[in-house]
Amino acid sequence: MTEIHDHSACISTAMDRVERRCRAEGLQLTPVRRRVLEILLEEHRALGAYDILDRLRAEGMGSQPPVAYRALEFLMKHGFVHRIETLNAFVACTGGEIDDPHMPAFLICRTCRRVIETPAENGRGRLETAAEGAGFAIEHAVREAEGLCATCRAAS
Amino acid sequence: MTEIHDHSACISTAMDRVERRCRAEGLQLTPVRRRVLEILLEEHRALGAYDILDRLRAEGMGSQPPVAYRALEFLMKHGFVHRIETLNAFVACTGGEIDDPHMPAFLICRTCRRVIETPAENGRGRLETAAEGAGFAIEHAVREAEGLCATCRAAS
DNA sequence: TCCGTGTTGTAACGTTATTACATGAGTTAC
DNA sequence: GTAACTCATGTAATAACGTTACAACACGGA
Repeated sequence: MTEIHDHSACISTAMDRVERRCRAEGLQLTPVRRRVLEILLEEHRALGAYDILDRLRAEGMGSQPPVAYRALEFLMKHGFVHRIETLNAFVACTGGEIDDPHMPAFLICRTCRRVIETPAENGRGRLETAAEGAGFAIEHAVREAEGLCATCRAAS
Repeated sequence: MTEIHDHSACISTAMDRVERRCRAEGLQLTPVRRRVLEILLEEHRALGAYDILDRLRAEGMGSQPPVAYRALEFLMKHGFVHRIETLNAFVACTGGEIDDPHMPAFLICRTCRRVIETPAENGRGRLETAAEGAGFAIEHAVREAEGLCATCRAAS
């Protein structure tokens, strides 16, 4: 995997940010939770819960689905990880706003399976516009697009 | 279920439109496919593939998952039915644009489970804006919001 | 020390979706 | 007419994704 950026630095920066926030809020970043986050940061793409579970198993950290799902639930609850609905998979948050709840949009490449998290915008999108018209109160929004990323487009 | 609109008329209008389009394009609206579409129109909400399969089974129209999934695949391919990713479920298309490929947004009520399909807009949404900036070519977009519909909000 | 809360371990199960292969119905080509 | 082809269906088995339920353990107060 040729990386444009310094991947290990990218990981440690993200981990630092998460650790700081956990200390600040008294959240327990236990070994399993920390390891799941690291795995997702290392891969830098969407992984299924069972992919993660396989890695945990290989490292002797729990072998049953709830172990992975519980860690993911914790990480998602606090915005460190996002769920990609169209893939039934999970990615580490790469938005700058790990310290803020946000409703990001994702661009998912169908060939390299990388996921680009786009920065949150506060303006009204289509969903908000439609919701207003219908008197609908949005609690959670999913915005995901599948297609070809710039790199894969160039390669084809 | 108290309906505000004339439900049977709504169903037959939708069926007519689908039939016309199938004739026009030489698509085979077979008994199973037709029945699956009718079931979704009758319910007027998102149904899981196995819910649909149960109904088919009860009517003697096939009992194995592929029967339902194949019919849904056909109906989705031609825009008669949409998949709701956040529910792993399916709804009949209620947009006026059954004759046009469209990328609708959905408002999903978490209490009554109704799904509001919003009319397609052709403007740039967040996803398009983000994609442009990243050189990403969108092939399919998913926009779904969960929350409370106007009726359920009023009731609480 | 006892209780309450939160985390983990484990087995079993439930739900959603796909693969693989066989059969049948209709169409076209020769 | 029949062989070859395409498209739709029937069926069994399996894969992939996710949850429930309960036991055990650790830690911080009252």
